[in-house]
Amino acid sequence: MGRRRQAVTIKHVAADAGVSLQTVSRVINNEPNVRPAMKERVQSSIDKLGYVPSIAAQRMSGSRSYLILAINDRDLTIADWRAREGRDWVDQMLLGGMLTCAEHGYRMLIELVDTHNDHVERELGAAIAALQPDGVILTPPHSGNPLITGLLAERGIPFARIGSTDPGPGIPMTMGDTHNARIATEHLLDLGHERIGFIAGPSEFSLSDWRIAGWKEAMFAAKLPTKGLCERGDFGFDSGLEAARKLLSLPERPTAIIASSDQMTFAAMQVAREMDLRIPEDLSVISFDNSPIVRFTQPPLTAVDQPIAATASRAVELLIDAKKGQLPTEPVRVKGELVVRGSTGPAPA
Amino acid sequence: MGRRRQAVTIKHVAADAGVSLQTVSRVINNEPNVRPAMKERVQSSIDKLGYVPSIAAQRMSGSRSYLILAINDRDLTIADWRAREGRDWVDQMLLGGMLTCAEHGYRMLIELVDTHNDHVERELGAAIAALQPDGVILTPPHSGNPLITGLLAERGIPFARIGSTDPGPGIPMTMGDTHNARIATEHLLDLGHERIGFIAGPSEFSLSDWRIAGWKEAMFAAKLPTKGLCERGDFGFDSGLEAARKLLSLPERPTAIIASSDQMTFAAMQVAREMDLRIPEDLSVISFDNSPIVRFTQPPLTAVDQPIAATASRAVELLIDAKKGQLPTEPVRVKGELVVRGSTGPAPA
DNA sequence: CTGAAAGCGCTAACAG
DNA sequence: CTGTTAGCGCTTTCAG
Repeated sequence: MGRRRQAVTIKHVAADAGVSLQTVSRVINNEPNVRPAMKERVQSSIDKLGYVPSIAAQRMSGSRSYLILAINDRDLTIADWRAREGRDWVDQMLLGGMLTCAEHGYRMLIELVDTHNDHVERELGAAIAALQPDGVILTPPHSGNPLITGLLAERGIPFARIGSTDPGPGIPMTMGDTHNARIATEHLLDLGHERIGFIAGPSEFSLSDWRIAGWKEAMFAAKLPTKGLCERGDFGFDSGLEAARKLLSLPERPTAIIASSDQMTFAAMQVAREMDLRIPEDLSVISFDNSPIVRFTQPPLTAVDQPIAATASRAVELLIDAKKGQLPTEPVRVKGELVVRGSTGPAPA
Repeated sequence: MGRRRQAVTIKHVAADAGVSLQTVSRVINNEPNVRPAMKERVQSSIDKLGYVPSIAAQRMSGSRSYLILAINDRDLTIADWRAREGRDWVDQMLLGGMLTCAEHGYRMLIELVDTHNDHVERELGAAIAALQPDGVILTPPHSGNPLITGLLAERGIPFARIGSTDPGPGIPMTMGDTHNARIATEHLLDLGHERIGFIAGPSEFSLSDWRIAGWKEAMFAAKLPTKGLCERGDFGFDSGLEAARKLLSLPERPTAIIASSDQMTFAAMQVAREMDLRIPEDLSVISFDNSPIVRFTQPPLTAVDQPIAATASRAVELLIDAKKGQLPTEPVRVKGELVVRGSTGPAPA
């Protein structure tokens, strides 16, 4: 089988159609200045021969690579994969990103990068040099890493920053955290709850505060107090236990709690059990993720669905458009929605 | 920002080190016939300039593309992603495949292909022409599709067939289904069970019968009967209900059931509940997957862990080695193991 | 509107 | 052991 070469190249098509390479190239890239008849003739040769351009060659001659890189945190991602606890962040990114890439003839490649490493720049730089992607999607915590955004900006590679609205290069995107927290709160309000506790994430994450803002907005609009009803955790189970204990020990106990992660929600449920509070009769809880496992708890959790797939899809579209020179500078918001299940109910009388 | 070009190329390195391009190329590819001193000099230029070869250019000049394609069934994969029921097959493939690729300077790219489509060949052919991968990993049901294996063989692209041991081109690989079924059965045997039912998958899947064989082997070795104790399902929940009802209505009711999928195991548990059988006191069950959700049932399921990550990792290694001309023709077996949780217990007295 | 020439970054083949 | 030469398949100039 020897050295593998392209089975059918642009030359074959050109010969078959009796035109120059250039004309074929123009047809492939859907460029103007080709007479319809000519275009059709070339296209039929392409179809007949089953020609598909080599992206390596396209990239070589200074054109696009048709590759979008989705960068995730190495340690977090591998930990999730190994833990097998059903977190499907990567799958959702693939679902949204890959399918949208495919629609445009692009491919999506996942790349794991270690943020906490001194070599971030080297690692990312190497990936970029090797792959020459046409666009990069950054997820937290990379989205806010100036080493990364700086490198990308410097090399002129369009990129999206999911979960970051800071000014600077790259397309800022959010999954509508403020909005999501608001609708979660409003759902509880509609059920008659008046004391609604909030377990937030750590302040290092911008989205933690965005969510608090959404909760406060809704409470404020309903003229309800929020003071003392917000505790912070670190997204993990133990921090959730502590926060929930504080909230549920308040003299005027909340009748509902919104927690900023599945783990913290599970923790709140455990504290409720310890205190003999039934869910949802005595306490309603809402989780701020919607990973697969929330359906398998007792009761299944009402949860904010983070629109990961939709966001990835949108990011890909924006990145592909970016070659035409237009990047939005206003943050792009893809809103999530509330999935109501059994963990929320009417406020106790 | 203009047309993006490689920041630092082999030319820069060659100039910096004062050698020819070829010598740099030899160093990059770790080829022989370079004096250590020379090699070191070149390497230090590479490090100094932060040079990373462009895989597009490498591929262009007839060398490797450093790309491995993992082909999954489009419909099944998208359905899993959308369902968000925690199936993490793709993640496990990435965990095993991507990390192993990374170790060797390769990347893994997921490609979804529709088996049931007339255009399989066109679809796959296009992906291959565009990407020129150095190797392809096929998963069921593609592994046994002669259109696909034929195309790959014809183009001389090394590939692994996971879940297929048929003769023919490509590296046949299994996840040790026979072995896995045997150890699951033996676990029950050790717990004193003598009537062990088996809910198999459809016969269209080779692995269904491999698993039956493992169960029978263990039963036979223990001189226990299997007649009438095996029912078939289609891996889905409803088929599991039917199979479980038959088994649990037997005059001599089995005290344990092994089912070939999570869904069929859930079905068996539901039938048990309907019949007021406690798990594991009255009935032990073992699932034949180990997807994340099996830990969240009541009780958590004892399950066979399919070594997806390990298999993908092995496949990548074999594929990378394949360029050296050596492909195993004997099926490569990567065995799974049993994860014991709460759904299995001593046989009832 | 179409074609010809030049070159992208790298490696294979062949010389020295 | 090292260097030179010729492309790989495609797109970008720049001429017609």
